[in-house]
Amino acid sequence: MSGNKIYKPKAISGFPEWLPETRLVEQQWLDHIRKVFESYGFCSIETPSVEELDVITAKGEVDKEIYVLERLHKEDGGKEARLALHFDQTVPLARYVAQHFNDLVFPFKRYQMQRVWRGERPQAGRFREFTQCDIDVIAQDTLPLHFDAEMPAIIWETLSSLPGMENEKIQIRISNRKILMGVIQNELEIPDDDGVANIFRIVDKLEKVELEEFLKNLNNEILAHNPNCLPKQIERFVELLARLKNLSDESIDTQLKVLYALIEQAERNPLTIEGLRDLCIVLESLKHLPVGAVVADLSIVRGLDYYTGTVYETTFVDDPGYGTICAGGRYDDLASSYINKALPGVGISIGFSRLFARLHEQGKLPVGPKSPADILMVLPSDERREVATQTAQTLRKRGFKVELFHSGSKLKRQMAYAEKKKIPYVWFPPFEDNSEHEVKCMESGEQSKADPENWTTDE
RNA sequence: GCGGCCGUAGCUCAGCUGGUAGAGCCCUCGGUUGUGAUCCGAGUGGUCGCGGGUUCGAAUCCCGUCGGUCGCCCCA
Repeated sequence: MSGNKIYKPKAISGFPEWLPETRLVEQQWLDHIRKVFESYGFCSIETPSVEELDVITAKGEVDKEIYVLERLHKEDGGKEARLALHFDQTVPLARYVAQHFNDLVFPFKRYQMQRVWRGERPQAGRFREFTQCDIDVIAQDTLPLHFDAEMPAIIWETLSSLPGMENEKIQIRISNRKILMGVIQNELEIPDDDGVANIFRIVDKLEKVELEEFLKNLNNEILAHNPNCLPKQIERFVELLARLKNLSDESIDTQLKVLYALIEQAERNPLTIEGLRDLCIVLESLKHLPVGAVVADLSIVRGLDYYTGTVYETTFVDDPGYGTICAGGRYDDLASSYINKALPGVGISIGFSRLFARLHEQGKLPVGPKSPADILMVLPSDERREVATQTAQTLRKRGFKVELFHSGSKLKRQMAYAEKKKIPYVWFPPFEDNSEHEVKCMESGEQSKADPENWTTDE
C-alpha cells in the first residue's frame, strides 16, 4: 500500500451524482415519469450516447458546446469517423426516424429518458451531464394540432404529481411562432431568416432585461433590417406583445377572449392569424387544467431555430430565474437532413436533472432510507446461518426485500446497522431450535412473534 | 469564451495585524451477559489546493497556477 499515489476524490463540476437515499427517490421519479408517458401510449427508445459529429451538426448549429470523443490509443494518421456525445435527444431522434423509417408506425410516439452532454460552464441547475425526459410525436406529411395540446397536458400531469412536487407552483407558457413571424415578415417587412431570428432572440429576453433596454435593442434590430420601418409599426409590435403578458392568473376563457380580439385586428396577415388560431385551438383543449397551469405568452419563442409553430416553456412561478425546467415545440422539418420526406413533429422535454437538483437543494424531496430493503434478517450466530438464510428466502419469495446481516456479531451492532440504513423491520429467526421467529418494527419499537409464511406489515 | 468572489479534517467552519493547526457534526471502539436512535468515555483523521517569492520563521503577506462558485453568453 505504501508509496501509492492517493488522488483526492472530488466531484467533477457539472456531473451530478447522488447518495443512495437520494438515488432511490430519483429512481422513483423516473419510474413515475415513465408510467405517465406510457399511459398516453408513448413507446420507449434508446439511442447511443454518441452520434457521428456530422450527424449532430447536420442542422448547421455548432454554437453548442459539444463533447467530441477521442481514443487514447488511436493510430497515427488513421482515419476515423469523429464521434460526439449527443447534446439533446431531438437530433438523435431525427436520425433514428429517418434510419428506421420503414419499420416505424406513424404517427410515431416515443419517449426517451437519457443523459445528454453539453460543455457549458456549470451553474446552479446547469450541468454538463444531465438527464432529459423527452416525448415527441412524428408524423408523415401532416401532424394534427391535437398533439400540440397533448404535450402540455401530459407534462402537467407528470410534473404536478412527482413526489415532492405537490406544493411547487409551476407554469407552462405557450406561444406560436407564426404569430410574431407573421408580424415581423408582413408588417415590419423583414423577410430574411437572420432578421427574424435576431428579433426572436431579443423578444426571448423580454423578462431578463430592463424594459428600456429591451425597447432600445428591439428598435435597433428592426431598423437594422428595415431602415424604413416606422415607429408606429414598432409600437404595434410591442403592443401585441403586451396584450399577451400578465395573463398568468387568468382562466383559459379570458385568455381566449384576448386572442380572438387579436385575430379580429390582424387582417391582411394570414400567417399571424394562423398562429393565433392554432394557439386558440391548443388552449381550448387545455381548459381542464387548473387556472394558472397554462398561459399564452408571446414572449416565449425559444432560442432554437428549428421550431416553426407552437412553443412551450415551463418555469417555477416564484423563481423564473432558475431557468426552464421543461421546454419544447413544433418543428415542421427536422429530418430533412437525413431523409427526403416531410416529417413534422412536436415534442417537449423535461429537464429532469435541473428539476430534481432544485428540489434536492431545497430539501423538498421525500428522502427516506439508504437501502431498498424492507427487512434486515438478523444472523444470531454463524451456526444459525442456515435458518436465517432460509427465512430470508421465504420472505423474498413473498415479495419482501430482505438483507441478511453479514456476520453473527452482537445484536447491538446489527440493530444499529438497520437503524443507520433506515430498514423498517428487523427479523429475529429462532435463536434455538425450538424457539420462535420474532419481528421488530424499528419505528414503533414493537416486537412480536411472527410466521415468515404469512407475516404482513399490517400487523 | 469573458468578469466578480472563494480554496484549512469526510462535511460546516474558526484560526485578528506572520511564531510550526482547532471546534462541531460524521466515523471507529468501549460502557460485560439476546435488541437501534439518547447519554457518557476514548480514538482515527489535515505536506492549511499546488508552485514560487519575501522572512530567522508563512495557513496567515506577494506573484503565478489549478480547482470551485456566482454573473454574462447560451440553454433543460
